[in-house]
Amino acid sequence: MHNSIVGYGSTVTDDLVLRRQVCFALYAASRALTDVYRPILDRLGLTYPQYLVLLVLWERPDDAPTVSELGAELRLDSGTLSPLLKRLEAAGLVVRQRSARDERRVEVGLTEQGRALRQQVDDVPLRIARATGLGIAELVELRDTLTRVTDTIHRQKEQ
Amino acid sequence: MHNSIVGYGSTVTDDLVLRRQVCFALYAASRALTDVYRPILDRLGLTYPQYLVLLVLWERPDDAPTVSELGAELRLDSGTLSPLLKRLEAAGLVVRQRSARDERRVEVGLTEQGRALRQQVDDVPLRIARATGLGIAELVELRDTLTRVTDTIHRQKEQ
DNA sequence: CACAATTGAATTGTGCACAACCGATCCGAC
DNA sequence: GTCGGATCGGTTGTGCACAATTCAATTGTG
Repeated sequence: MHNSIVGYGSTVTDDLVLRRQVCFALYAASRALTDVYRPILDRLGLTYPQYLVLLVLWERPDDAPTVSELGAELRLDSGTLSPLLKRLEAAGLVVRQRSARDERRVEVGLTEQGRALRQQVDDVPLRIARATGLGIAELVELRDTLTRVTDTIHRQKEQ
Repeated sequence: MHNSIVGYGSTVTDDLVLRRQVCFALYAASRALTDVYRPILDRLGLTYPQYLVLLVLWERPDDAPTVSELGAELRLDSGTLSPLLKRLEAAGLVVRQRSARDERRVEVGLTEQGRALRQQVDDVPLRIARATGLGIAELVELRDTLTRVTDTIHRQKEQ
């Protein structure tokens, strides 16, 4: 039973083999892709999570989402985002300011420099996609499957 | 062009949308799955990467691989593994000892307690697989696609 | 044998990632 | 208006993850 993952007709020994676990494949692939990003983003002075935050901000240039709205999009909490946003602010790419209506909220907006950076990452998605060695159809299917998994897990957690 | 990922027939604006990037899907799914593991492994006093190290050791109970061999399997370097292995040793699950033939090498072996822990994780893969909401065929396909991506990336890096 | 180059692990420093906790602000019921 | 609970962001502490460096042990070469 070479393809067993969860014990259907295989021994327990088989199931615990590292290479057969989806979870390890996911964990390793995620770090491998980050490795592809690293040299590209290094030249921009960005880390991968910082790049993701900028992606959200570039999506809605006039919005200035709050920290928790960013967290909802990226599924990251304030313990991760607060210091990350401070570094982006120190780099001159974003501004953080308390909301006038609700002093608890902190709105995160792009600076001119942050807006301008967008031009320099236009070709990044294509370069990353090439590095995976997958075709368009496979990439789309992979993305949709992964998104489904993530959504399933988070839906279960809310209940 | 709703499914565009890398610019085939879509505008640049589309390509940079967060939800359309495979990389974010991968990153989010990996963290979501780690969230599923957390409560399960917490009761065993393990973190997810520690669990992965044990998986490798359980695969070859009489082998006592070196730190670098562990790193090759898991694609982690000594900067990550050294402190992690120290914690596993402090927990009484593994032993580290310098190789007799080559004093530079450190061999990592299981203790009785580490061996015994294996019985308590037998059902973990099944529980994780269920949490994904995917069927067996989908899981196998997902795993194989991800493994292919990881291997492609690492092959490119060696050249 | 000598010694330069390589290898293996550990250490240091930076940046996530998350749990747990804190303080300030807001909101609703009274 | 006020008080209790909820919300929001920040801080602290722990544990990866990786680059860069260090140092000891080993290997290759003359």
